Amino acid sequence: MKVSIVDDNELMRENIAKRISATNDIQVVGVFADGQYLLDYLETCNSEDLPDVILMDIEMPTNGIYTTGIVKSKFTSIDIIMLTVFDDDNTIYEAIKAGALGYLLKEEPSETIIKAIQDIKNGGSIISPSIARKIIRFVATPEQSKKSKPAENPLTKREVEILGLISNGHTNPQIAEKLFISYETVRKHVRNIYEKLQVSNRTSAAKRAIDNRWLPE
Amino acid sequence: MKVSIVDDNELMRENIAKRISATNDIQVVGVFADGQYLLDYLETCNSEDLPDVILMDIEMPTNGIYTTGIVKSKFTSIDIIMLTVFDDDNTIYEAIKAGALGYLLKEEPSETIIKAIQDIKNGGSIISPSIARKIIRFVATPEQSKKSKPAENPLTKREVEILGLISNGHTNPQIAEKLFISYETVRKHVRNIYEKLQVSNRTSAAKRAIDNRWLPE
DNA sequence: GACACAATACTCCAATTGAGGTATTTTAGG
DNA sequence: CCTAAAATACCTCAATTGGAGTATTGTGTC
Repeated sequence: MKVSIVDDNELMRENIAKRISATNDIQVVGVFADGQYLLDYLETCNSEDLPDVILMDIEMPTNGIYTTGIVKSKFTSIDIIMLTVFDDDNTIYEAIKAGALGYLLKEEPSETIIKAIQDIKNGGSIISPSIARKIIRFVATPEQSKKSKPAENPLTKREVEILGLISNGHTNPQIAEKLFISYETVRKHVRNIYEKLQVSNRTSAAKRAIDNRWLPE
Repeated sequence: MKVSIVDDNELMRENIAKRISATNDIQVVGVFADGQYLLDYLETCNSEDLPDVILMDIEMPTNGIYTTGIVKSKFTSIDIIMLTVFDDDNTIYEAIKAGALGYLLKEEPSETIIKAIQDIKNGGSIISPSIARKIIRFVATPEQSKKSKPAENPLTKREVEILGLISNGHTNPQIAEKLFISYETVRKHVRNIYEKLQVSNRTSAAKRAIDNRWLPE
C-alpha cells in the first residue's frame, strides 16, 4: 500500500516515514513539507502511481484542511488521515468536512498509525480517543442549539397557532375558516401578535416565528 | 473502576464479564439481561455504589438506546459504551443522541473493550473503525443535503433580490426605495414572482424561498 | 441586427391588510 | 368566588396588496 506524508516539520515526517515503512505492506511513496508540494506531485503522477493513503499535517503554508479538500475533489480514490496536534472542535469539524476519513494525534504510537492506514482501505476509520469524544459530542448536539438560542416567545397558544398559519401563507379569511372563528377575530389576534412582536406586517411576523423556532415542525 | 453489563444473551454477558474482569482495575458490579433490570438496580443503589461505566447491548425488551437515555438523564456521572452487533446509520445516530460515549461492535477483542472502559473515564471515546467511518460520513454530510433537495429556482436575479427583501418583511414602498426603482415596478416584479411560483401572497412566496434555500444566508 | 427576455414604469379596480377602537364570553389561577 | 388574561366578535378608515392590462428600455445571444 502506497502512503504519502505531508508535514512541515522535517524531523517529524522522516520519523513517521521510518516508523511506518517498517511494516511490509506499507510503502512510503512521497514525503512533502507542504500541501502545495503534494498537490504538485499528484498532478505529475500516473494514476497507478498515486498514493492510496495520505497522512496529513494541518499547520503548513498551504494548510492541510485546504489541501485535503483539493485532493479529495481531484483524486477521489485517495484516502486522507489527519495527523496533527490540533484538537479543537472547529479544526476537527473542518477536516472532516474537507474529506478526512481518519484523525490521529501525533502522540499516537506507531502501531496505531499503521492500523489506521490498514483499516482505512478496509472501510474503517481510526480516530484518537479524545478526538472521537469531541466528534460524538458534536453529533449528540441537537441541531438548533448549535445556532443562537431563540428568544423567549411572548405569544399565547392561540396566537402561535395563528402565526403558524400565517407562516404557511394562509390569508385571514382562510385562517378564520380553518379555526372556526370569525374573520374579525383573526384580525384582532393578528394585530395583537404584531404589537407583541413590534412588527407591522405578516411576513415580518412569520420570519420572527421561523427564526426563533416558535412553530412546531 | 465499577462496570455493569446489559445484554439479553446470557452467554454473551457472562463471557464479557469474565474477559474484562481479568483486568485488575476493572470490577464487574452488575450483569443484567434487560435495560429495565439495570434501571431497577440503579434506583436501589447508593450513589457510591453506582457503576462508573455501563456496557450496553441494544436489542432487548427494554432497548439499549432508550435505557441509555434514561440512565444519562438520571445518573449523569455514568458513562455508557454501546456494545452491539448493530451498525446501521440510524442506530448509531440514535445511540449517540441518547448519550452513548463509546460504540463497539461485539467482534472487538477483549483488549479493545478494556481500553474503551479505561479511556472513557479519561475523556476519550473508543469507536469501532467501521462505526467511526459512518459517524465521519455523517458529520461530513452538509446540513441541507440531509433534507430533501431544493426545487429548481425559476426566478431571475432581480426577482430573487426582491423576494429576499419580501422575506425580510419589507413592504413594496420600502423595496422600491432600497432598490432605487419605482413602486409600480416593484409591484410588477412581485406579481411576476407570484405567477412563477403559483402563489398569491408574499408570505407564501417567502416561505417557498426559504424552504428551497433560494436566498443567500 | 434580430429576437427573446429581463427590467423598468404606468393605470385601474377590488380585496386584503394594518391601525384604531369597544365589548362579551371563556379559561385559568389565587 | 373573583379576577386577570385570553379568546371571541364587531366597527371604521386608510394603506397596502393582488390581479389585469400595456409599453418602453436594456441586455445578452445566436
